Amino acid sequence: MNWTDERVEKLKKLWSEGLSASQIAAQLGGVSRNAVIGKVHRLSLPGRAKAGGTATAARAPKRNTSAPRAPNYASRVATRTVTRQQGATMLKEEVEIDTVNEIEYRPAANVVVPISRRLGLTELTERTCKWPVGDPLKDDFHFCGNDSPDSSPYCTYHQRLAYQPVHDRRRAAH
DNA sequence: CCCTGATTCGC
DNA sequence: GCGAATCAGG
Repeated sequence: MNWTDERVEKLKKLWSEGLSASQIAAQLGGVSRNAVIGKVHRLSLPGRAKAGGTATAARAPKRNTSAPRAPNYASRVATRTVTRQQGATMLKEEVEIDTVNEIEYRPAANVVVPISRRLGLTELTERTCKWPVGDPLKDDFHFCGNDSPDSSPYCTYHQRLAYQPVHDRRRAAH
């Protein structure tokens, strides 16, 4: 696998978005995380603020609040990215929207919604959240990817959504 | 043990 | 230029 202009551009983009080297490697395919890191250095791209720091901290930067996301599963469910201040950090959250009934399923105010790690399919492991985000037919489709404790398929936040019946959610919203 | 980026150096 | 091996760390 060689570094075509296209792949270099994608590398730059994902690196600037704060994805980790291994995440970028998996999304590019055909390269190791070492290869990604090596390329980053050769391109003289800015390194991470703190070596070995959590990807979350490096990724937390200022985000625009508006800009609704592209529709999700074409018809019924969409997600919208919004930001919220939580202590010193900005959280980016995917808010679900029922496009038919125009209901927004917002997390409770006291719930800390983790920033998605945006993992690709090949990056998922036994302990990463497999909650899908976005349109599977589009390039930015990814999975939540945050830690899923006790071998659950979802992180603690998405567990709540996953096992909550739709009609209950709607009733709660009304 | 899971993960992170940084560096070195043979290729 | 490339990236595996290694280092240093959370």
